[in-house]
Amino acid sequence: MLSLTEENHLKAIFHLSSVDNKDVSTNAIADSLKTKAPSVTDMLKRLSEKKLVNYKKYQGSFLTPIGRKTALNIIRKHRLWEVFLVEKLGFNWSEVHEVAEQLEHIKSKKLIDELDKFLDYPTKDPHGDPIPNTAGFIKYSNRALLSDLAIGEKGKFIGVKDSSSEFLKFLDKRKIALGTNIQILHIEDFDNSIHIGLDETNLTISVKSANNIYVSKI
Amino acid sequence: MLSLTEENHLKAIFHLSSVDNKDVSTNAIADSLKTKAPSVTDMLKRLSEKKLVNYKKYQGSFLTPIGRKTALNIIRKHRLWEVFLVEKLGFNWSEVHEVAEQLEHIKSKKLIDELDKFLDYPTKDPHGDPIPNTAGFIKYSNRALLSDLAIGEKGKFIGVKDSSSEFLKFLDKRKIALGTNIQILHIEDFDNSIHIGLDETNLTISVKSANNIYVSKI
DNA sequence: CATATTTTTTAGATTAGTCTAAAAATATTT
DNA sequence: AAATATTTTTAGACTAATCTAAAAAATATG
Repeated sequence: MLSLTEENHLKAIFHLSSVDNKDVSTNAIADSLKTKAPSVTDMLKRLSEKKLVNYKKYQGSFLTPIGRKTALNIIRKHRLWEVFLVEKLGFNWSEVHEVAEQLEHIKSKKLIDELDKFLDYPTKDPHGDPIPNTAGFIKYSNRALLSDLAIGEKGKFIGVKDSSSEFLKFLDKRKIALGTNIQILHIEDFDNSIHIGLDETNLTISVKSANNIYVSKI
Repeated sequence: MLSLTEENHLKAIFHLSSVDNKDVSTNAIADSLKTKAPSVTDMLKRLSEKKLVNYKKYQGSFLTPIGRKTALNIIRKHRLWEVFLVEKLGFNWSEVHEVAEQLEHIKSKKLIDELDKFLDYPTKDPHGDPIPNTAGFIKYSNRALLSDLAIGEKGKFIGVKDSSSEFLKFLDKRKIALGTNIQILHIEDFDNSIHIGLDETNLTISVKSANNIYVSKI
């Protein structure tokens, strides 16, 4: 039985290593969990002891297969709860993260199986992220960053990279929701800001924003 | 912000004092939380410091008005989650307690308000216990123990006193569910066991069982 | 490549929660 | 009401999780 802190460390390592598939540094984990490096070192030793993490002093760490499966199970719970909050309780997609961070640690296999069924086996969370299955298998769909499309290309908005509530509210304000079609109309020479065409309107967004928007090319 | 342990102590004091409305002894709390008396003493000092409990050395303790309201809020969450588990996820009433014990500690006012709405503002949990409102007001309905009915009297089964899963499964097996009408047919001289008439069948139960069944007289 | 900088670990302290054993207070019994 | 039993608290130790400060290792730089 893992503690809340142990679970959070596994999740952090998973997310950090999924970016570039390399060993995760102690400081990166500390930053991501808003804790300090010595606390992380202690935890890495514990998790290594439990065979959930491969840890070599000064060399960074990565998840063992069991650690990875455990992390994916927590992520599965997190994302299913997010679907519940949006679909059933009427939360906005920018409000669900904090609550799901708590709910993901509830321990009951039956609860999560039944929740999955109740939600009709969703495959994506409200931010477009894939929901791992019980076996810890996760299927990433083909996707590109909006910033990688060429002028004239079209994509369907299918997810966000940075799901901070600030960015989600930014999208809400501009009526950019999952499923919206986006076309690159023009890229400004001066600051690389991007003119995009939506289903009904046109507008301009920054490179940074375009870098956080996943689309499937059409 | 209260810790899980603090919340559990408040709940225990509430439940123990609601039996006879007297000060709760340190050992009673320890037993109910399956911990030891010294741990409870420590916690009583902490909760007293926080003005949630009135504690006098060697004299037992009781909740302050704020402590009571806090306890009732936790109980509200517990019972709403139980309704969710039974009504929406298809749990049996004998399976919900352990999971609700975890869910009751999730901190989000919006979550519980929306859950309440989603469940259509239930007033009773799956065991017939009343659900406190947001203000911490709890309404007990008129009820009698089945064991207090006289021969010939009838009651509608509206709740259980002991909601241990063993007792709930015992009732399931005998098809005694909330709403079932029960009539006292006969009381055995020998061991006081009670013949009862249900909607469709008759059967015999012990005094101990009858002592755990709440009815509203018809 | 020796030195400086950064990263990571160790050492040691702190808090919350827990326990056992012993002391103190209260309650019971003869 | 004195002796006995029970209950409760205190004392002191332990674990998990956290931190700061200092030491050690790895990396970058001139």
